[in-house]
Amino acid sequence: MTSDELRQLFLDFFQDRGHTVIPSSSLIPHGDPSLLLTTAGMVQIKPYYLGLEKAPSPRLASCQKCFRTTDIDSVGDSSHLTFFEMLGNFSVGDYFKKEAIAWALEFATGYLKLPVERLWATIYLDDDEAFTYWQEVGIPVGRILRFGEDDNFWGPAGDSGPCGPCSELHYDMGEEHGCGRPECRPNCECGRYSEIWNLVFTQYDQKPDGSRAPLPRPNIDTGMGMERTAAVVQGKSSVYETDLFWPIVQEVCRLAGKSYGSSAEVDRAVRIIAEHCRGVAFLVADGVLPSNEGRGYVLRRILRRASLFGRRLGLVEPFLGIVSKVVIAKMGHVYAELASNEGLIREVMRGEEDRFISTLDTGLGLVEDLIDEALSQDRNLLAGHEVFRLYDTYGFPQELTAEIAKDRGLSVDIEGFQAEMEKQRERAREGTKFVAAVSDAVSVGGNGEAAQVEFVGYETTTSWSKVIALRTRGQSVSAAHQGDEVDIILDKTPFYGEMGGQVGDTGEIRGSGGKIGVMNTVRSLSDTTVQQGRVVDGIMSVGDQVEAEIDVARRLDIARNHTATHLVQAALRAILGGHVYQRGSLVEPSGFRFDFSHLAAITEEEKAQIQRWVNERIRENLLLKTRFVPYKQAIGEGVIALFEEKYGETVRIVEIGKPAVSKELCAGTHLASTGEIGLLLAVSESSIGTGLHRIEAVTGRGAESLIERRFSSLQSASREMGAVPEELPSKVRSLATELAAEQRRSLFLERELARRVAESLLSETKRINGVTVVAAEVPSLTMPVLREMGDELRNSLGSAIIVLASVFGGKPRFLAMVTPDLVAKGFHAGEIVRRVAKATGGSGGGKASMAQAGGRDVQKVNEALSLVESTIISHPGERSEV
RNA sequence: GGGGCUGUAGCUCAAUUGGGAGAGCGCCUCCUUUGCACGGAGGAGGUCAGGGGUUCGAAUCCCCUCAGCUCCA
Repeated sequence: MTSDELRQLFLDFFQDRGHTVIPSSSLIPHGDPSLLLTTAGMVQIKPYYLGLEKAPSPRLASCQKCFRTTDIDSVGDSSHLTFFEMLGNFSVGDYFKKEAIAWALEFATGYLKLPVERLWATIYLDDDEAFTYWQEVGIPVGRILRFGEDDNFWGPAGDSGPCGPCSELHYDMGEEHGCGRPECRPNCECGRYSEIWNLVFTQYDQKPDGSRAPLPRPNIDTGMGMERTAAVVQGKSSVYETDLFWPIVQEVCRLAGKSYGSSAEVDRAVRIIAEHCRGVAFLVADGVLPSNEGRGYVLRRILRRASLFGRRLGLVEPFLGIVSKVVIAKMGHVYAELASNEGLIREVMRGEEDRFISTLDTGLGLVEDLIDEALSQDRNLLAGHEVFRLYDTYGFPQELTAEIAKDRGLSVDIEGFQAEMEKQRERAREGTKFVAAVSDAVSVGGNGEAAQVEFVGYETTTSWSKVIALRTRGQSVSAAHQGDEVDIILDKTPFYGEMGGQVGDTGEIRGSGGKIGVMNTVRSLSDTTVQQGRVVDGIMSVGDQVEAEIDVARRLDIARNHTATHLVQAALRAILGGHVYQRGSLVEPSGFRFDFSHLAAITEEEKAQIQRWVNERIRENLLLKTRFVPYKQAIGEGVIALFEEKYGETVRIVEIGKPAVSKELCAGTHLASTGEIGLLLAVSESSIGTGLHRIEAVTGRGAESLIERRFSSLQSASREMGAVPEELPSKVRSLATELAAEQRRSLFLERELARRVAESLLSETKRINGVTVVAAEVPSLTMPVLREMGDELRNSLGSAIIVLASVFGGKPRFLAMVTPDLVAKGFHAGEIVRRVAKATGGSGGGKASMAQAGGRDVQKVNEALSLVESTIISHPGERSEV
């Protein structure tokens, strides 16, 4: 049975038993900022369990893409993976243990044809119910084992919430695969038993104090690991030999010129590469790009790990892109996002591998330095902190450091390294605790009960509504008084809550007793629209009838920018290509920001083309049309779906023009026609990361005011320059050239002056104790010129002590120079100049041959210079001569 | 989110306790003549990432911001 057949068989099996099959959601969890990645099949079912959303059906089944980094270090053995597919059936308050267990066994034996005598079940300590059901369907008592919380109890996430016992189905691969110990049983680490299916019985609600109350309507959440099951069904001892991985493994072997099975070390490397390459392809396909934080960092880490093991196999050139072709060929028909992002996937791999190779190169040099240092100190051990520093700061892998060190007869303090890593983890954990607490505090209206709010803002800008909840300072209140900061929830509202990049509306809510100025509108976690503002007048109470009115002019500015955002996306796709996807946006009244994926830099010409394209569509005054259709139909029409939508949900499509130049899923508020935008001006284009670009633009009033500002500064600049605007560039250019020439000229003149002054100073030298001394105040000169002057005097005099003073910018400055022969006699320019400068309230210093200083009191310059003589007379230089 | 490192000429990088911004490659001009990085002479090119502070004086010390690299979460 192929993996494709297995996947389909599973979904069909549960569809036949009343389940609605839902497609896999993205690896980037939608609407759950606490999750880095989709780690389990139930992630997209969670809102149904929690009652936050209504499930399309109480029985669901899916094959879900999952990604976990918890087992990353185990990858390379026969079964641990970072990316995997999870087959699951779910009951949202519908059937429970009996059916879940019966179907699990029916599917395993009747459809997968697994011999029942190879199957084992594990249950939670006191779950006699599960015990009975397993027994009923034919698992002998001796093969039903009881385990504790660690193995057979799930959740809750955090210290409270839904949780319950679980029960696992294990497959016995046969004695020859195991450790051979007589006590070998499921959950033994040896690999003989493969856990293929986990059935979670969510039946309790855990309170923060640790007590558990039964849930009124328990849920079923099961997960069957696709890869492991395929291995069992196909009679393979590792997932890498199944049809899911074998072609990838083969390709890696071909590129490396190795054969699978030739050595344990080669096999492990090949497996790691195959696994990670597959994972990377899926992550990129779902829009993850390499970065140094968050999920982008997860991606980078496994990509580099794959690259590192490639190096071990002797692959020096980037190769992951080539391997990814096989991944896409194998999985692209099931996961269309792989095929449609093939180019991006390969570009990302290539770029990241190149970068990794260069960090390895710099790291290599650092390792060599480290080893040289250790050897010179007669050490034969590299300290943990040294190795850690290489890894932490320069990203150079510890394994490689150890390898290179070994070649030169050194070992590495692994324990010390691990200790440093642990310290680093500790620091990071310390840092995150605090944040979780804060984000809890700002969540609004998340008290469990999700208020139903009707949004009327598409059709109207005012509405008669009823106040259904009020909160001040995070507390629910029945009334709010003048001056209170308040969150207010209405039964229906024209206010658009911040979503999809579009900022929230502002406006007023007026009742008979009082008035609230709305400063912002947000959506709570449960998707309730919450107006945030302040009671500006009187009292507002729950139950009040009110008139809610948004700031219409502001809303229109926002709409202009939002509609323009859609046009920009269409323009980008038309001009740069279909691979361009929105990665984020911010739509405000004053303008908008649009982030998108594109690998090359945007040229000025392309930017101009985009702007022209959009403005043409604006002048065509295309009509906008919105309609609500089922998600599936929208996707069928080729609508751009930016965010993951729930299957079965009705979605809103915004179309521009007929035939449509743009078709997007979007909940935002838009214009009636593009002409209302007036004009779009792209303000900036920049790169904000690997393969990510940002366009910022203004429209309508924003564009108008930008033009006004630009015009007026152009005008005033022209007036200033005595030129018409068209001549301004050439005028500025010639002025700049002229200025540069003038600067050169004045520098030349300054030098010339300095040269003449220097000449005249040559006749003003004094002999003091046999030393030629120049001490003089010279005209105002910049420090570099003053130095040049000193140089000249020094060259002409051959042997001398020179002290120059110059008042520059209202302050005295001093320069002292001592020729090398006199330095040898112990004279020190720094000491001399410091003593001199001190007389004017300043200080200074420098080298023995040249020093400079600054002072404060201009009146005392002559007095200060007169100190030169006494300084030289009393100088220890005299003594050293004796 | 928490750390570490880096930011100097087009590129790769120097610059001793804070005291004169440099090298190599590349570029331009001239000379030489042209066999594997030809040679020689001269020249242009810098807001020392940005902003504040300390100081007589900051590429250098302190603080903040930005960008890049890197580790942890």
